[in-house]
Amino acid sequence: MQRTYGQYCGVVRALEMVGERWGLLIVRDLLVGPRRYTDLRNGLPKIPTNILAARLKEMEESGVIRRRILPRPASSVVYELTEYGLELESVMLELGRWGAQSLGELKDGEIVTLDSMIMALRTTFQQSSAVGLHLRYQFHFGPIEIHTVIDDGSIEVEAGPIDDPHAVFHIHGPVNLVMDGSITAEQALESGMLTLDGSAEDLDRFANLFRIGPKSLPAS
Amino acid sequence: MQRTYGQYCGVVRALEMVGERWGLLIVRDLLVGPRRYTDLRNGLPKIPTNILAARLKEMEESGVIRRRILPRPASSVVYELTEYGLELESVMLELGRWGAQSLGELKDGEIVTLDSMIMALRTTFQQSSAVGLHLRYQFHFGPIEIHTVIDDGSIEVEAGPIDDPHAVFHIHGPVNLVMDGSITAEQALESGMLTLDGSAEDLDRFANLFRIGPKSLPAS
DNA sequence: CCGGATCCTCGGTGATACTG
DNA sequence: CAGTATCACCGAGGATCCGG
Repeated sequence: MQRTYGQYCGVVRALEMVGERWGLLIVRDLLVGPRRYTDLRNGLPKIPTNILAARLKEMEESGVIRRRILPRPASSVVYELTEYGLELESVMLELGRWGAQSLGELKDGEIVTLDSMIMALRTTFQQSSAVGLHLRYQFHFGPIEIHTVIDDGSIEVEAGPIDDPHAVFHIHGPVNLVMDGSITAEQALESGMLTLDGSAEDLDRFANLFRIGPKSLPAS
Repeated sequence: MQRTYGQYCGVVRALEMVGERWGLLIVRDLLVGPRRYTDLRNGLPKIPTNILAARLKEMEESGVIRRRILPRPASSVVYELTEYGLELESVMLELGRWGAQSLGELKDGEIVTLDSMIMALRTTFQQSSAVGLHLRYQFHFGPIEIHTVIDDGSIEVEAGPIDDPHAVFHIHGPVNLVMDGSITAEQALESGMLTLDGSAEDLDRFANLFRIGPKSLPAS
């Protein structure tokens, strides 16, 4: 590795390992699960392929991720986080929560990907609101299908449908406005940005289970 | 801002605000306290001055930091974190702890700065080992002088000396080897990388109060 | 001395094409 | 599918300069 910061410091080492451009976004997607090269490309549509290859190589060398060849007959290549790389999860969740407060409006050309959506739900999950709850929810957002299993303070969020969900949410707009308190869940429902196959109780639960902030907002 | 990642995602927003090269290191130093332009330059010797100016401007626009002119007669310019920027502290502490596990040997040309040292002590502080303790420690590392006030689970680390410390540590080598468990505090003392003006009890306390890991290590 | 702005070079990034 | 190769370009690196 070249391009160093020239300091003997934990933060510097971390940035040298995962702080290069696109690095943490690759980690974000791998936190959802092992991914093939092409999966990563699809989840990060704007990443140049040579950059993706370079980052994967660098992060493999520094022990953050691992390149693994699946047993036959699949024989395909997957990338996954090492145990060390997995320890970045709490950092990513906090960073995502911090940044989510500045999401604002959907800017031109911006997309929402499956993996980022999964991480967003994990990020904003409020453990304290989930004690004693045992729920299976399903979400639809365009072509994206996600389900979550809430089990007394713990949560699992993954791609795909789930059997016999307690409620199904269809997202048509910036539902993060509900999570950061800009609008109420009822307003989201009225405005049509959210439709629901479930009870009013589920709507309230959703608004309490997934939250951004309340934090101080940037000046701009 | 241009150069975007093209995704509507909290992590992406965070990286767009503080993820550019040198960004988080500026935040690291500002977490220690307000700093003048020249202070930041001295704390980040390898940063090009135009990059520092550019990052400061970008982070000011996104509401992470604030440019303030001190009241007369000082009238000097200082940069400081906004309330929003301050919320990055927990992210930085975790990131530093994660990266510190890969510190390894001091590489050629690498330096240790005052601010990074202060953040390192904050990063590695083990709250649980400090309950019931009320201590004032002082550290010397070359020209760097730091003191810390431990007060029943909480810690303050700052530059400069302190009156009537319970112990004074003189660091001459990679004392992080003690914190990550590679060697014992006694071995550090014997090898001369650490000298102590205090009791053996203080040595043990030091080893317990400031810890890296134990975590899984990178493959390399 | 402080707080930058300016200029120039170089290498990493971005975009695209190509290959085993 | 999993990358490598090529090339234009712009941001990082490094030095100098400048106004207060």
